[in-house]
Amino acid sequence: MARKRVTLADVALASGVSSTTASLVLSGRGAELRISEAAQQRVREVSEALGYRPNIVSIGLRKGSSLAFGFVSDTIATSQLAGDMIKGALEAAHAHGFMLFIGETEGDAKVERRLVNAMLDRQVDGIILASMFTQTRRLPSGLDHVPAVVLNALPLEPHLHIPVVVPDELEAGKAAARLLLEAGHRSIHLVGAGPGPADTPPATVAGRERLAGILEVLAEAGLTPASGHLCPDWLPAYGWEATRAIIESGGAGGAIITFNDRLAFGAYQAIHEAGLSVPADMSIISFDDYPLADWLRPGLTTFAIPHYDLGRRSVELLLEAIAARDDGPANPAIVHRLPMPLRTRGSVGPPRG
Amino acid sequence: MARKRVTLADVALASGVSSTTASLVLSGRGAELRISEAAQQRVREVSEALGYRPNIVSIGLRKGSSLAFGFVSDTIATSQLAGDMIKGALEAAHAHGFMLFIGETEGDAKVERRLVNAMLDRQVDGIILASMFTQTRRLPSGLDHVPAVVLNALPLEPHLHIPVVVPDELEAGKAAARLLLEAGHRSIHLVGAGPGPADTPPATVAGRERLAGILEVLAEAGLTPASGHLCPDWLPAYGWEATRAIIESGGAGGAIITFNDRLAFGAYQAIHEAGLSVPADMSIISFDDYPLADWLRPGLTTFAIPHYDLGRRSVELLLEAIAARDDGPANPAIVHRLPMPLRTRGSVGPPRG
DNA sequence: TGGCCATGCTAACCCGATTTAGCACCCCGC
DNA sequence: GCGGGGTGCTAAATCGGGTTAGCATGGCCA
Repeated sequence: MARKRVTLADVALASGVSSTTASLVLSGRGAELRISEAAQQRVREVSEALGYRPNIVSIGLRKGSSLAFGFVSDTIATSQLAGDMIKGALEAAHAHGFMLFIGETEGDAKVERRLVNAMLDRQVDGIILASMFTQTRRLPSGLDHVPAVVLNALPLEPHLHIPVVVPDELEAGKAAARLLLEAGHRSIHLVGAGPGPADTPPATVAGRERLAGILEVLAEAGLTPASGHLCPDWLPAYGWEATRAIIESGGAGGAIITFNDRLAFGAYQAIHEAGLSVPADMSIISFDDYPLADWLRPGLTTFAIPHYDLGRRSVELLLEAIAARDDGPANPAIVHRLPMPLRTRGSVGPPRG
Repeated sequence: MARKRVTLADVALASGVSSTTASLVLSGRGAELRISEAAQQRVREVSEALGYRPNIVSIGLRKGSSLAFGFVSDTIATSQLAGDMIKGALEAAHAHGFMLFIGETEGDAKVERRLVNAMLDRQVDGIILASMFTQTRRLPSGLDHVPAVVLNALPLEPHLHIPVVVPDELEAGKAAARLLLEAGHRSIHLVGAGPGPADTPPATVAGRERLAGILEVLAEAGLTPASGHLCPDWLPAYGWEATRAIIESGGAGGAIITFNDRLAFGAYQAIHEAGLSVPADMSIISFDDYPLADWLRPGLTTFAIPHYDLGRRSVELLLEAIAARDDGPANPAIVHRLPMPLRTRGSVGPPRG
């Protein structure tokens, strides 16, 4: 174990040049600094033969950069979706030679501070503050010295140089309502929020914005929701409960907008248990695009959270900030809203009768 | 942006001592090296006041370590489960002051090599090679210089110093069969593999071992499976199909072992569509403990893959290897099998009639 | 008065790269 | 034969810490 790595000095020695020369050649500045073609050739061959790889830690010390970003999330284990966000960030980072440090805070601001510090101690070139749960948040200190991006959350006090990347929930809410209206529905029930604009779970921007979009489009059509069901949590059991209530009060034949796919799953269960079927008796449209949505029978029509794109975009913003650091001004604190693509499956049909 | 960080030299200057002294004091070797209590006090106060934090990149250069591990996975976005594995690794690492670099290979050996190299270039103190898909694998080169662990996969050519961490699938298979036998079942159908010991999907150790465990216990009871259904993939649609076949050939009243929870989901759908119910008409037991298992009605009884523990254990093995590096011998290439805990929900009952 | 020891600290080198400043050599022209 | 300029390379500083070897000072004892 631990046979020593080949260093630049080894390459230089074996090529009969100074390490300065070796460095210049290998960084492509050989011609510029007038190193003879013969010497360049030799250095490159020796480097290749010895399997030389530069020590990035050393470069990091010299340049104050580490070719790494920090990705700090409140949770990474809730769902596949978090994984997709990381995947997007990872691929964008790797494509530019950057690595990603991952950290999980579980929503604890103290843990977050510790992680951000640990990453700054490792000279990361940027930090992504991601959220899966919480949708509005405070920012930790220490982010003045390094590019940062807030991902899938809105900062309570917007920071001058920290851009934000979020899904366009408002637009998706509008699209959901439009889609049901176009299918001919007039009786539209909401499960997870509503019926009023203030009936939204606390601390989730997603709920508030989806609801606002839905209500706006319904209002344009001269409608209000047939009913609204605020749930303690967006889990199948509550979707089941709310849907039973809808059916018992004669809502069958209409449509349901569930505020996420787990609620929709509960809705399917209630509809099937009542001897009804989707979409013949009830149409359902939802948000998130959990893997589940594709497994249900019929498949669930839903607006996907663009997790992969969110992750990618956040890294790209860091890269832009780095590129701009030297000359241009820093990132403006723009809120980037990424579209939520519709996954059309089989859960929406015309109203019954 | 980028006001300079406080360095050790800054602290030394402000305390009126040399940086050597400051270093000794802050690393706790002050008393040992006979620095006066007054000087120590001063250094500590100044350090605190200036908010000094040591630059880990610098320490890494000197010591050849980076207080970071690499976590290279074939995929991190398949499911929540991958996230749990990372979470376990993350928590164990953070508890010991280590960070985690994450990488995703998508099963491509070339990408894996690149990632492993990129991590070695950053002087990681250990590497975890994790799998979600593939269950047997080759090892990349370059792992002779640094502690490594294989996670959730079996190496094709066991390496002398690389331990392996996997779930104990064989034991879980046995326990599943035992549980159904104890509930009184004699007619046991397999969905996902079987009926013979060779009827297993290629390249999955999980399938082979679960099956072996099941067959062993059934054989001890003088039984063979009532039927076996090898599926192209372990997805709901195939579970649905196989279960329909079981019901059509008069299997209702018996029990099903599905080889994972997604197959079980399909089985539930088929059973409900046939107007039957779980567990009155059919008992189901499964493996994985997807979140789904808890959402089904009734809840699915299943053996959980101990993802969190797997992640934790792999980091602990790296820490042990580091601790042993100086004196003791390297890690032996032991295969660590972690138990798969049973999640008892409502899907298993006595046979009908 | 000189030697010895304890006390309290620091100079200087090291890790592995990048980068600045500059040196030695040769050729050419006057 | 001496200055000027181009060519080809290198010494040395630097990043921010850790570490080794050793240097002043003062007190005590013979």
